[in-house]
Amino acid sequence: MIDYSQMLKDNNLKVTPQRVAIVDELYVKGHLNIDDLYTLLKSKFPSISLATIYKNINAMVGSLFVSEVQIPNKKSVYELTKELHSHIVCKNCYCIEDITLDTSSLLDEASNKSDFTFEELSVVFTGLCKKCSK
Amino acid sequence: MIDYSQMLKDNNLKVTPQRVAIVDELYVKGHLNIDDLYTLLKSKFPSISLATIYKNINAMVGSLFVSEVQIPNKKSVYELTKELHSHIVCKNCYCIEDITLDTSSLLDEASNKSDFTFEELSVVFTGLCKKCSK
DNA sequence: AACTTAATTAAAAAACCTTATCATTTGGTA
DNA sequence: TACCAAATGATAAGGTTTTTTAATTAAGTT
Repeated sequence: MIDYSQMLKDNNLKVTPQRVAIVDELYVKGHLNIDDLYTLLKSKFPSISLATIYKNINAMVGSLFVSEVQIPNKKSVYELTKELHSHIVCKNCYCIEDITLDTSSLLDEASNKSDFTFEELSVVFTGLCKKCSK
Repeated sequence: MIDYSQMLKDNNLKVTPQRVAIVDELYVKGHLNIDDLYTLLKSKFPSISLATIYKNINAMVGSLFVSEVQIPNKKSVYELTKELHSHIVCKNCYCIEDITLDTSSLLDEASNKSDFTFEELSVVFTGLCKKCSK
């Protein structure tokens, strides 16, 4: 069980119920965009403002314990920062799964075929999740 | 030399100078966003409207002979549709290079580690091009 | 060359997303 | 408990990006 309060304190963010709820949703649901978070938090805090979501997500991304994940054709989703990994997106239900892959040979091949100096690699698979492929 | 007129006709798009110019620029420059195209075409057609760019790019993407390439943190760029390939984006000058990689082992690994049925794979490298890394 | 339909242009409007403002409330600390 | 700084909420404002509209022009066909 993660101590959300401590995570916030460590990053000089005051512990508010709204922030705890954001982190909690990210932990439970994995990948959420701004609107997802707004909808989810509204059930707990009917008067929450969209600006609160934006401000807090920006603060959390700034503090590096939340990461933005860019998905083709979709709004960015956010996740609690963890080790480097790739993502798989379901074409049908838009759920997102993490996957850790060995990309070293891909990097090698790219290095050999190109003059670029590489810094980052984004790998996003698109397909159908187990549920949606039935 | 590609016959742009035929390419347009094949897709039931009337051959207009503006459309030929769009395809020509995409062929010559490789990757262009809406604003790039607007700026380039303005020198040939000073009175061209931005709406013309939008409508034509949408029509061409719809006809599948132009593809949208999504770049993290940037506006989409467009390219003439060609065989599957990956992209390398320069962090500094934002130029984009195509690179064809063998992604079969990555796909195999992903298939083994996940329940998803895979359809597409987007691989985007970020780094510095030869010029910018000097 | 005339006809018909589609494309272009210019302008406005719509859609969208994100940030700013500010009064109010709350969290952390003394 | 009282204080201060920060966070929240409601709303406005901002800025893009994209689409719509309608009149004009042009492409392709007969």
